[in-house]
Amino acid sequence: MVKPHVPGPPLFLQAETTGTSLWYDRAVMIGWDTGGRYEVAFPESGDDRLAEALASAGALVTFDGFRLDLPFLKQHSPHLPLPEHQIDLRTLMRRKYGAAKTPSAKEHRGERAPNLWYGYRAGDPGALRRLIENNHAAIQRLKAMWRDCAGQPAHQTPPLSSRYLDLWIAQAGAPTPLFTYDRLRLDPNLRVVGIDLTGSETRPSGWCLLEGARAETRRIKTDDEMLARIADAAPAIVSLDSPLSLPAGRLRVDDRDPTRAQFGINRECERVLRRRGVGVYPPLLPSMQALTTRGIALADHIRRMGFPVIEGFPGAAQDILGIPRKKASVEYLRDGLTRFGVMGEFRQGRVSHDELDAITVAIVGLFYIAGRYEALGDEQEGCLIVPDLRESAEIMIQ
DNA sequence: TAGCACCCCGACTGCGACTT
DNA sequence: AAGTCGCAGTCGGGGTGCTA
Repeated sequence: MVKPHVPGPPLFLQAETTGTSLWYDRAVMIGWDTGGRYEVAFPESGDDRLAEALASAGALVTFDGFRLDLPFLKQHSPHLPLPEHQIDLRTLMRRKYGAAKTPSAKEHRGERAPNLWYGYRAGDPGALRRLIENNHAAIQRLKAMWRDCAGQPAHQTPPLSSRYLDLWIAQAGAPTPLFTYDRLRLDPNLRVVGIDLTGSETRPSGWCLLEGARAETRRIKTDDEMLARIADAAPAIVSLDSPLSLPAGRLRVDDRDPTRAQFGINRECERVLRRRGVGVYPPLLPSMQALTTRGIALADHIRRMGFPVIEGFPGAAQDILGIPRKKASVEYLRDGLTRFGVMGEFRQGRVSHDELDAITVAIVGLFYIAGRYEALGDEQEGCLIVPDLRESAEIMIQ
């Protein structure tokens, strides 16, 4: 076994991020250890201790860092002086023990950092404490692997002291939302309908009528009831969470479509989101076909009634707005929407995740009306609308 | 180049809690 | 007794990016 050449003291590092998309997610906390001294920094609160530590490090040691930590650092903190020698222990572990005995990224990282970060943002300082403790523990594992794989010594790190924990938690500062409703400067009487559609009328869909910032939500099973409520509300736009078009070239939704092999089950908008690191489910998978069929028919009906319809995708919108997806926790999603500035009963009472996604997709309608959106895909297929947080001035510069 | 790990979400299932 | 509801867990196909 060849020992890695290390010209100076190794710096063990792990970044905690809000997700895996380089485009929309960001590193929220970075922990590192050099010479047995563990440190924490929060990139968003501006801090150059990490830069100093990196400048004097002989090598940068991570686990899975080639895939996760380093791209994030390079993308969002390009000024950081990364050491020339970078070692990903996941690769060394796999070489020594094989893939089966190497921890997966999940096993190594443990409790999901995005959940803890969103928990902290929702007002739970204990979640930030756990995030730091997990990061500290992960870095201890890093050092154990380093001793094992590289045959190099690593200084012992003392246990976390609560004094430092409290200090770091104070440094993280009060969390602020990435964007809020009032920045859209919309007519307070503007009405927008958002629907989180299911594949059949036997299962309730999420419904949201936004009037200004006030959301009224419910669950609705039938198309007829939705159409009646849309006619009643006369919204400026209806925003649907459902695929509203087929991949270019496809003739039908089902798998017997002779063009399936040639044109596939994804559209351009899904490919764009995936390239940006936002996971998307293919709209013509068997389990999605009923939804797509229903969405296309419903959108057609609403447009014939005279109301414009857009396709929104709550998951992508939540990623962009820095609001946790429902997968993280319904409570955190509710909190994220509250912090965005949505009012209404959903803040207090019981609310289902489909209603929260309906609120989110209605918010996509707000960004559309405000002209602050990106239309992903191509005109021929029909576009997926996602919020764009950039100011128009910034867009002009780019 | 084959083989993985990982990501997405609705549908479905089984289960317990609750209502009618 | 029957129905409804939420919750947690499982499943499934393709795309992507990385490693052996």
